[in-house]
Amino acid sequence: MAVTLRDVARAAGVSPATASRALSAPDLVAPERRELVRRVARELGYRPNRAARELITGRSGHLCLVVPDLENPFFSAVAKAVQARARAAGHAVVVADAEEDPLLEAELVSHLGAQADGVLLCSPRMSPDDLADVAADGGPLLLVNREAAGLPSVVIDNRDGVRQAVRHLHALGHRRIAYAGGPPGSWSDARRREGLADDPGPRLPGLDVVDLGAHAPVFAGGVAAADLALAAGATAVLAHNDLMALGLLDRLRTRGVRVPDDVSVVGFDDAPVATLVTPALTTVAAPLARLGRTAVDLLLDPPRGDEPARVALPVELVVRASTAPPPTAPPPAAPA
Amino acid sequence: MAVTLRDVARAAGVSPATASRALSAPDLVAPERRELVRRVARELGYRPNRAARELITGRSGHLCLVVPDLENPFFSAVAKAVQARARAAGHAVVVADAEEDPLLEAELVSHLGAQADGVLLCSPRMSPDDLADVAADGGPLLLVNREAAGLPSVVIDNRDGVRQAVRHLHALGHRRIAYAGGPPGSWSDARRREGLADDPGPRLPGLDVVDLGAHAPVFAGGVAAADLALAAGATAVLAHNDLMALGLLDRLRTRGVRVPDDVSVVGFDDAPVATLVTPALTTVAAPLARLGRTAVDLLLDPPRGDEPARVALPVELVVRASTAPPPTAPPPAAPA
DNA sequence: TTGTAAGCGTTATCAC
DNA sequence: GTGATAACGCTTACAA
Repeated sequence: MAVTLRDVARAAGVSPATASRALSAPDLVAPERRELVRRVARELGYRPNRAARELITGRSGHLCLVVPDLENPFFSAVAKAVQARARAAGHAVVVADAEEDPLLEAELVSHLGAQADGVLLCSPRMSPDDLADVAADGGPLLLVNREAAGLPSVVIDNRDGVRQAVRHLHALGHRRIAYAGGPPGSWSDARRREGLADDPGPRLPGLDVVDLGAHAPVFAGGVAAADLALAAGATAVLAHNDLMALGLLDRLRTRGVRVPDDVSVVGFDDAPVATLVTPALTTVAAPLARLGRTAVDLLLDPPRGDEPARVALPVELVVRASTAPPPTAPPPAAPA
Repeated sequence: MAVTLRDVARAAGVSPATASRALSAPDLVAPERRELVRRVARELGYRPNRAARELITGRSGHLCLVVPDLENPFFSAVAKAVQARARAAGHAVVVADAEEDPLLEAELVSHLGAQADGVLLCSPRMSPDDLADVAADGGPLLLVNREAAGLPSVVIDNRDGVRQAVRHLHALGHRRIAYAGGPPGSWSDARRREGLADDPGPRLPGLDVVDLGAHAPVFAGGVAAADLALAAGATAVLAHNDLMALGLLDRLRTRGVRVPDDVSVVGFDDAPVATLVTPALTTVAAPLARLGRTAVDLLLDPPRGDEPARVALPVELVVRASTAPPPTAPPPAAPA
């Protein structure tokens, strides 16, 4: 049997109450006794029983993180940061993978979240109503890279990211730019489309933005978008995320189109894969680690106030090898 | 306040004991009462308090997974599978990232593991002694892709994987093959080196294996190894993992060496990145999802017997575009 | 088959 | 500053 607080108290010759205080509220106990208890606890290898503590305090020491896909580098980066920050704050992290299924997300939040000190929810696609529902019946909940009325959130500045990318491409001389969108219903994709519409005016003369529609936010989605981009005669393509950008890169190469000589490609997120390919991806770098850390901080001590906190983190375009000025001639027709 | 079992019992007009049984041991209660209790529980939105249950049963419903780096696609794949299988078995998963630090790993295991129903430990580098220590003071523990005396484990057949890769390269005609090793002290790297030594005999005539030494198991490690491989005059390089193989690919290209025309490259793991690059990586596919699932199964119900279970999962070489017959001429000297 | 009652290990309350 | 004691919500002997 594990060593309990009573054992420690007995061995130290104090009451369980004092032993408890010596460990959890050191100020309330006389210095010498406090040290005695702590030493005895250490010698006996005492480990507080979390369940017992939770039962009385109502706090579990657990945070719950729900993501659509743990294997997506965007979310593993967030998960890593969340985990690190939570540990620093004395919390363990229960991670749940919702398998890109909004229904499962909702279930996970209500099940797992019920007995956690808070929930971090990465839910790009759950409907606002469902979001409100799951938020209603539980404890603290914070949205990551998603906003919704009445709920606290930490997001990246999706809109500005697209703006930066477009400005960059325009400055290089591109005039016909395609956007390869993410999955339908994606909140961040909607924000990015807003950024697309932001700057068509006199500041970026002659700009022509082509919408390639919605795609799965993975490699295959980018592959599909590549053909559409070529058909549309774009000299540059902005992808919803880096995974899609890699798909674009691959398909363009297959079709004999050189990147960046013939067509430029820009990703989004700066996931770790962005520098693993050739040409290295020009991409909108999202501060994923900071996103995770901020989310934990805000969840654990929410700022007082009527309105739930809404934080937007700045993003920054990182120019690498996948963008260059467009060819003077239109991109070569595909060989087949 | 949350609705408790007493509330349900009261509302259903039964004793708390009956209510408890109706939900946790349905067979012990009369059908009509059982259904009544369950209906009432549902209507009231009853959620059992995990802490209270854990306090008395000693089971938390939590598994703990410790990995060196959540961002490494090898481990995110394992984590995803573990999480899915654990959920199917009614368990939540506490994930801990040890930041590639064996000391932190040990601490995480003893802290987090103390109050979990079991621990899954991915610890390529912890010393056998430390492993024995952390295993000693806790509950069930199972090693993932690592073996140690007296501890249950699930591994992939590292040795055979290397054998398959070498045989493939030899069959293509390569005679001088370099191995870019993983970090010093890595258990799986040691197994792979054994595979390297396995087949130098008459079955693979003329084979010459060059050891490029130990490297960080990441992109940068592969970059470093590439130069060594060229200096050694190898026509093929086998990397400790896919991340390193990507580094090799990148550096070889930079130095004007074509893959696979001049030099062939083989990865290990078949992490999701392997197909994201050009040329697509020939690699030893490790069944990562199966690794995770098997680990959970074995942890939750260990086979009875004196010896702890040791399972080795088969691997399979996946030939893609990064390997080809060697050039008849030696690889071109690097341009600078 | 059902109810009563005793805990599980900890913290909170309240005297002292 | 310290010690009894109750209480957290649940499961499980044991009794009926």
